[in-house]
Amino acid sequence: MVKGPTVYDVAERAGVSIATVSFAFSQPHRVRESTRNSVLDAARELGYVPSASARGLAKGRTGALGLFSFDFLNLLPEAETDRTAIGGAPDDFLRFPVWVDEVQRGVELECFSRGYALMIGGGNKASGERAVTDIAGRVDGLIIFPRTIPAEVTRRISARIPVVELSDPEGESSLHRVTTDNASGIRQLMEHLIGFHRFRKFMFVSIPTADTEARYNAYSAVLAAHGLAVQPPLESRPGTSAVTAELIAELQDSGSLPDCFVCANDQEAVVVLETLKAAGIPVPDRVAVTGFDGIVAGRLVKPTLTTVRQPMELIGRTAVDILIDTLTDPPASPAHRQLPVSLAVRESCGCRGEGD
Amino acid sequence: MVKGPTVYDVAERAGVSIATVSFAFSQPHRVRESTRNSVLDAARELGYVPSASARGLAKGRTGALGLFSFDFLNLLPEAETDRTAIGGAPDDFLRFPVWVDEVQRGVELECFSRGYALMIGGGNKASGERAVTDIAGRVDGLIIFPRTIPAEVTRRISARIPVVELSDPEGESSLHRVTTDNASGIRQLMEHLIGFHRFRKFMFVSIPTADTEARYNAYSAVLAAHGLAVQPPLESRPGTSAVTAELIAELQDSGSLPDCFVCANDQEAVVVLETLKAAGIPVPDRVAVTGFDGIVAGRLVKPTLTTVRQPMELIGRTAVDILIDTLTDPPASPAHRQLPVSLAVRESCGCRGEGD
DNA sequence: ATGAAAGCGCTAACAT
DNA sequence: ATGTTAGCGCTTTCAT
Repeated sequence: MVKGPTVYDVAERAGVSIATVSFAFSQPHRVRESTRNSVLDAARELGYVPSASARGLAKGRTGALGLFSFDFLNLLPEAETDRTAIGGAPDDFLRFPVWVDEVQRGVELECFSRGYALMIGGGNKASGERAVTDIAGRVDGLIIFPRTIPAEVTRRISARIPVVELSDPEGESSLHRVTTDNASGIRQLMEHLIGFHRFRKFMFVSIPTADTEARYNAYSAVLAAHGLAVQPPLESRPGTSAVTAELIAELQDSGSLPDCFVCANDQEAVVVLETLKAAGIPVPDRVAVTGFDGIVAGRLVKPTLTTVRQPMELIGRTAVDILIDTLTDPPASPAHRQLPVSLAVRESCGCRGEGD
Repeated sequence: MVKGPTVYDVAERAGVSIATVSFAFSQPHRVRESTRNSVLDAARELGYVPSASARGLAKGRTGALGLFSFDFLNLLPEAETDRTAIGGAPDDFLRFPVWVDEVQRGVELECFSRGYALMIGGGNKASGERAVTDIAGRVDGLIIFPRTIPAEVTRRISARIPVVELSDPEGESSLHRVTTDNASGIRQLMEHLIGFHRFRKFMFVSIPTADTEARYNAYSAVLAAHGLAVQPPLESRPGTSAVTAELIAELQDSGSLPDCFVCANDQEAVVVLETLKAAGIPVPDRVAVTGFDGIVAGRLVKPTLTTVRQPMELIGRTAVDILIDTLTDPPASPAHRQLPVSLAVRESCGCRGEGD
């Protein structure tokens, strides 16, 4: 591609200085109308496209925000391998949007409507650090998913531009954060399961990570308050439905299936659902299953998944809002906004689950 | 946020020149290991994050590709208004990813794995031109959806950077293009409907745009080849299910319902499906319905939607591939890659539609 | 209202 | 192997 025209070319053609060209675009009212028109005409005739690099260098701001999205599903070789594991439908549930995608959509929409461009970066364990640094150098503010980047890297970046972490309340962090009220969601869910369905024996399903800690703690607290026993969580591995299958088979053999599996998130729940189906254990008749998040796949499985819905689009929009606020006038301390969640009663708990 | 450290700071701290700092990062082998380490250390200690603007300005390339995505659903006020129109489920089908989202995912994945950052821009009719020009100034190559941007703007941009248009085969264009074999898809579909189901009376459903022209033409050709009558298409309006409902009511009243509605795309088909359900006309028993595209929502409706699946992720990946190829060595003439489609026989045509 | 000129932070010759 | 230096294209005082 031929080198594009610059301010100099436009200025020459319009018979003005480069400063005037710049003004004609950025502060139209400061140049006489006739001058402005000749500049605009020249620009049009030449096919002038301003260089964002030059502009960014000169202004010290790029006008773009960044979202760094670890590609959980597609770039990690492990996940790739196990893609066909769920329900034998290689092409199916794993292709539906998950939490990350729905949050991303919120980020996009808010960026566009606020006049910012969005730079998306992705990486895996290997490319992670350089990839996130790269994108950090391109934007005025950055949004990151929790626990995807070493804290040290995050700290370095946040010394230069504002960073919002999408995280659970637990994490002590000096970054801006948007969180959701996990504890309240679990409480609503458990009250429904205990109070309405009269379930007594529960089992929590989760990989043991910080992500699910708040949920597990709230779950334990509710059980304790009701004088119910808290079993140790069933430690599945993400994406590896084989492990889950084995664990569930053991439970069945020992006659110790619970009344209800409370899964730490919807993806776990879908795996559990499919595993139970494969084992010939009817859901919700023999055992109920619940999730957490509210991803699309939860409406596709049969029975449909009772879950706690997070306002994913809003999470994304809120993160952008924090960034723009911060850019406008830097707050003294890191912003933290907590968003509400809501119970979605569907079929997998034993309800009819019509309306959503 | 405090101004971040620059090459000068790093150079000073490491006791070298800025050129050495630059080399230490870009051509590590060209500097002595001890020197390189002291530079890297200094950078780490200072929390150095290279400025992409400066780098882009100096190199003439940004290392990012762009995707300009008109936000069909969420930024156009018309659509917003009618969001609740489908099946009375305000929150439902329209929130699922559509064609655009799935293509975007392919673009993202390919960019990341090829080491490019992705700049996403969005706009509506009003902000469109300036928004797309803005993003064009930020990237080394741009991908656009068909008919979202005035040809003149596209031309101007493509004089500066390579542009790939995701489009139908019909469009005569000087841009790079990736298309799908619409005609073949329709042919496979029609052969199934005519040959297997023995349908005779068809009605094509589509808004009359260039998008659907190739599909309609192929549809007509197949009917003609079978000696079947071609009715004028039922001209629904996108998102306005009320119009569709009215048209279908008329058909029913006059006793002229077809054997099968062949919809130009899945979104239309979902509307038709819901409309027929509301009118108490059983699908597929009284009348069959088919779509085109293969979006997620097609698997959610009841009956599930028989359709022609486009390789959406691959479309996105291919566009990126073209751009990177072009950047590497500019081709003499615009690239054009046509991708195959495949028939997805599900329930709405009268099949059992188990496997996908 | 417009022009002149000094950077913004980095890369890439070209010198040494 | 490392340093010097001239831009890259634009914004922004400061003059005029």
